[in-house]
Amino acid sequence: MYGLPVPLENPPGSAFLLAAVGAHAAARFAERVAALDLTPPQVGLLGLIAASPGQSQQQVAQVLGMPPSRLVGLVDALADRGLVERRRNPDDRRLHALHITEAGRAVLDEIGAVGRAHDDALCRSLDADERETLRALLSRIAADQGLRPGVHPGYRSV
Amino acid sequence: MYGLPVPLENPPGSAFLLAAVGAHAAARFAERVAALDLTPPQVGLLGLIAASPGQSQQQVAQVLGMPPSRLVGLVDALADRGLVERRRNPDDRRLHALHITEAGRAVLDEIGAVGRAHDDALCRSLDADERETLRALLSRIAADQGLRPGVHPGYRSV
DNA sequence: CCAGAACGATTACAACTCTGAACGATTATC
DNA sequence: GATAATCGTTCAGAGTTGTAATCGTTCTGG
Repeated sequence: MYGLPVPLENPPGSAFLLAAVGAHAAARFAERVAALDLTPPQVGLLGLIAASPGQSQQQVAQVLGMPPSRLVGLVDALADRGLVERRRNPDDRRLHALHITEAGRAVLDEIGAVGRAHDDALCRSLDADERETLRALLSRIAADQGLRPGVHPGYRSV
Repeated sequence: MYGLPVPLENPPGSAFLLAAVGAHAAARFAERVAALDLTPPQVGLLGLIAASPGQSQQQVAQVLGMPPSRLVGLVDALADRGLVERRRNPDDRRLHALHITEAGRAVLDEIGAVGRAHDDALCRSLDADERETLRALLSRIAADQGLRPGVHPGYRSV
């Protein structure tokens, strides 16, 4: 989706600050995972498959809020690199159950380190208490706004 | 840029929460301004022209961090609706100085109301003190991360 | 048991946006 | 006065995303 270049007022409201800092955080994270030859959607998909393995692509697509046709390319990229595998469900051979591989789990560990470094770099101007305060406030907003915990709303539709 | 669908860990770090809530805020704001037949980039451009009129398109493009060729279409859309006008600089007739019109200022007022409503809706679960705390923390991060105050980093390049 | 509808995954196609180079017009430099 | 540089614009190419058609599989009703 689009970004908002400039604020409407001075000082900028919380919503504008949130969008700006959030976009910055996303961009920096994208830079970091690019060093692992991954895009943020691939990272998110890998994490979701690891968190709840065996789901069908349609289920995953609905959770992420993206059209199933788009998931195909993402899964292809991860499967070609051996990080994920599609297993046909013997009971219903239409479904492709998604599972993470050992290599995928190893990459996920690297991603975890990258994520922690990213988090530290972003919040380096805040002390531990302030970080916790920020997390609490953001979590409250997320819950109030109906964001499913842990799912990034960067994919519209649904 | 991309969004990150799912977090790497539980509980999600501040960076992930920021990206998620920020994307949500941007998406909701886009919905609101769509009712005015505007896109967020158009809104940002209109606000910037109002805040510092008379600038050339190249200057504006550099401030927003987007290629000048992209600005053309944005300015066209606003100029076609009479919200903005290009004035040739008599001293240097290569430059198109951008100015906001009366109609543009009226639309900007509507945008301001939309923005305040958006802000209130987003932060409705926070009281006044908490909103101020959130704004202070986000401002600190933005300053530390080198975000020019008031400019949304949603346009890479530069 | 069989024909047709329903469903999951994939592919194909079209619409859209963005980027980068090329182009006329104008101005600065030597 | 000729050449280079600048500004705005245009154009073509690449990349991305959503919709619709396709293929194999499974469910449903007679």
